[in-house]
Amino acid sequence: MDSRSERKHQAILEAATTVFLDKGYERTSMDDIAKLAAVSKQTVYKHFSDKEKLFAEIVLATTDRIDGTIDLVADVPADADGLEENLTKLARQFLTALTQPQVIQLRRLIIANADRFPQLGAAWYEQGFERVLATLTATFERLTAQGLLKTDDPMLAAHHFSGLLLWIPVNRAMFHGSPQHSEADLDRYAAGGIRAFLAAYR
Amino acid sequence: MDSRSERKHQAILEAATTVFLDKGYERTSMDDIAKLAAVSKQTVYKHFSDKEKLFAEIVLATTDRIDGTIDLVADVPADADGLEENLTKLARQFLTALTQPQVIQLRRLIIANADRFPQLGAAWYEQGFERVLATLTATFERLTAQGLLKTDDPMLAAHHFSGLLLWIPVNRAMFHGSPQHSEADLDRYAAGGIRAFLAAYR
DNA sequence: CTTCGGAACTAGACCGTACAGTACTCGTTG
DNA sequence: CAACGAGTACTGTACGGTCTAGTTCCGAAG
Repeated sequence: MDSRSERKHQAILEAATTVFLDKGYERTSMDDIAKLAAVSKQTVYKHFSDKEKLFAEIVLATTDRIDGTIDLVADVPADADGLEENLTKLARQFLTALTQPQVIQLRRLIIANADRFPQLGAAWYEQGFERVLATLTATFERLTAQGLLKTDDPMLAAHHFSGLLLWIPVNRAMFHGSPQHSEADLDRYAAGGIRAFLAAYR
Repeated sequence: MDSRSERKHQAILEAATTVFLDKGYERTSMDDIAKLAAVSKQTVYKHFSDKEKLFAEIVLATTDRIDGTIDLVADVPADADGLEENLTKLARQFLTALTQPQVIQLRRLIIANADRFPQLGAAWYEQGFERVLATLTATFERLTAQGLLKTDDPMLAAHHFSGLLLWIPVNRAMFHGSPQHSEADLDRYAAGGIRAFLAAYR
């Protein structure tokens, strides 16, 4: 189905995503969205009953986009010699993915509205965050079974992996308006994080 | 000085802090603040030229409250036998301090407005976040000099310490409206984090 | 202690603007 | 032609900030 109605619907979703990410929930007006979608306000209301519904829709839609990160985290080769290298590469890609301005803005948007829309924050945490952690946990279980890692508690190891890598750069990004990290920074975070991780879990 | 004017000023600051933390910047009206402070709107504007100034003031005022956490992190006894115990205790207190609902709400408030008030986010990051990290770095340098730890890069170790402990619980709290952590959860996070930390840095 | 004057405060009306959501008319597209 | 959509005017409300008219506090002078 690619009817006119479908196309409008899509245009509205995209426009809404852009504007909400850019200006946040409160400062985004339905007129802004209609204008950017090149659609009349009436049409917006034909497709989405009100502003809250539209917001919920676009936030939940973004949980799909996490699949790339999931794949990333699932595909670590079991290669004894290259383990550190492979994990560092994973770490590097993980960092790149999670410090994308769009991703940071999305995090900000959801966190900012976590008290107003608690079910949204919770849903995003479960379907985004925890899915990645679960996949990472499975990966560590596998690597442990293959004797490459020693993780008594693979879920805890997955938490630690993420924390070692992400705490500093993600927080920096969250508290600053514009991006803060050079490629070299990310390289250093990845290498340092993996060194500590392997010291603890190999 | 405890003049009437001073008292009103203080009442306004307190009321503003409460309401901003509760409802966020946009959804807080100056009438709300005036009402809670039991003060007329005119008086609010006599003390603070506009809403933005008032907001900036209350956010910057909170950076002072971090001193407790700084002290916490500075005072780790140099005791070879009890090192793990001492660090776990520190970790536990660190976790408790940073998962306080008020602290989480403040984080949310600042992050939510980091794009609208970039200088506020940056200031809070530097004067809050980085000051704690610097103190922790100094502590690890000291413990390394005393042969209790082995941190080539004490600043990186401080980053890792925080990340191991805080990534999961703080994120959980940020994405959910109300508190999520039992005492037992915090105990587990502290013990697990310190075990990994010592494996990497002892 | 009383009185007086000015500064600070109160209560609420008021202005301008922004915005969610609706209504209506006219054009366009399938 | 029939449904959909554009454009736009409109309604009701909320809010930042100002204004006015009267009230309370407080220190100093008599």
